[in-house]
Amino acid sequence: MNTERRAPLDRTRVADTALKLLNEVGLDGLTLRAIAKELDVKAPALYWHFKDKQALLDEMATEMYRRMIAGTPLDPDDTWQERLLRSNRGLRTALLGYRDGAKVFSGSRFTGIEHAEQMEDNLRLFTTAGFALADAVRATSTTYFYTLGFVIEEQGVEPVAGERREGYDVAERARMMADYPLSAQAGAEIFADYDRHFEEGLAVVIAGIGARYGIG
Amino acid sequence: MNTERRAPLDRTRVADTALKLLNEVGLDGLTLRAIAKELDVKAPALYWHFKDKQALLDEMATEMYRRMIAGTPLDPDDTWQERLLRSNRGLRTALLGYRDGAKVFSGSRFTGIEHAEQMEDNLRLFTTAGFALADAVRATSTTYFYTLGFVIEEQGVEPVAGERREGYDVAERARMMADYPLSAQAGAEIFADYDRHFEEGLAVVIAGIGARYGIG
DNA sequence: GATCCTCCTTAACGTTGTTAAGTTCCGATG
DNA sequence: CATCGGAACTTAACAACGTTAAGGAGGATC
Repeated sequence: MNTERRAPLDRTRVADTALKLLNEVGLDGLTLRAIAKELDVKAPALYWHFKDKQALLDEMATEMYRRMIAGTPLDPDDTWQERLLRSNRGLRTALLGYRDGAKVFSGSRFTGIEHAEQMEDNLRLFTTAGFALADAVRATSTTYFYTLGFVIEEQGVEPVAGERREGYDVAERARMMADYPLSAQAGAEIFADYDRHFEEGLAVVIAGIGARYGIG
Repeated sequence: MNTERRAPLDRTRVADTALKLLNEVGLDGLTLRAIAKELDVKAPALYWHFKDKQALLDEMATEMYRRMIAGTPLDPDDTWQERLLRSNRGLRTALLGYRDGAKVFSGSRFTGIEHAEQMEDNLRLFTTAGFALADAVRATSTTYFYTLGFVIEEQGVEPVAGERREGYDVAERARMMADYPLSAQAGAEIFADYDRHFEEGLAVVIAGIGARYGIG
């Protein structure tokens, strides 16, 4: 008889396991029963640690953010441009690290205020660089919105790197759009080379911040 | 005995009704049974017109786009800046017109190629203004990503204009973030006055496009 | 040794998307 | 005119889902 007792769960271990599972089954397949099975537990046990599924998703988003921070070392001597580049590249990489990562992230709220530390750091860097606080918020927010929108669209086409969702064949799209030559030709520019296009758009936003707030 | 026969459904009427219902119950409450009841029909009847729920959501997104086009008259003599302003304001307004509008929109794909007409028009305007086609795509896409990200975050806080989701009290947030003065102060700049902030960010992106592609 | 709290299980509920099978009605065809 | 056939539904049912209620095992506490 096996009387070994499993160590009790905690929120972090549940969220970690759920994140791992998310990559295998996607957001639709991420059921409480599946998560519980992975933890060798029955589904209602999760309700001891989370008040409902959304609370678990919130913890997952928070954990995603923690890992992004950990995986994105920031240099205090960054210029504001470098900071925006680094942190938004880091954000995109973090979101792409999970199937439907952007959807999970954008549909949830942080469980604590840990993110305030990074926020404070960024705002300090921007104000020190000469931004008014309100402008610093606009600059970082606008860049964040761009990155979020980009990754949501990106993962809509490629749920996970290299694995393309059906109905996005560029050649067939061009055929259907024969009457719209520019749009047809644009297909290649829209549905390929996301890395380069992300960089391009990010550069545009950063250039706009410099131009708009007169800080170069 | 009432022998009057209801006119048979079609995809458009279903999508219209579903959109109206979306505003009342939100995406979570938008069940096939509820939609069917609104149409005076049983849920499985919808499967005659749509292969599954996602197909209905796709049609809803397409209809949202159609209404955006209809509600956003475009001037052929627009400068590219005016065009970006107009079309992205129109997009935001359209998405805000429905509860969870941005989520529905970003989670779906168009059912036809009607959107190609507007796309073609935009790309033509941009290339005529001196943009290379690839740059035109980058410019419009980057702006689109910004708008989409913005509205997703906006509707995460205010599902419908004036109705604020719980857990977003600015004063309490400031109290929690007492140790992070800039972040605490930034709250007012983050969670209020979305109209103005959208305009500000949009101006930033447009300025960036001008700066980056040397077309002013 | 009784009591309490933590952490989990068993059982169940109502809802959901979806499928299978059958029904009704209309228009075309013999 | 009768009959067929497809279009547009209904009825019934299914498995799966999030969630709740009730209870049980095990260790800590008095």
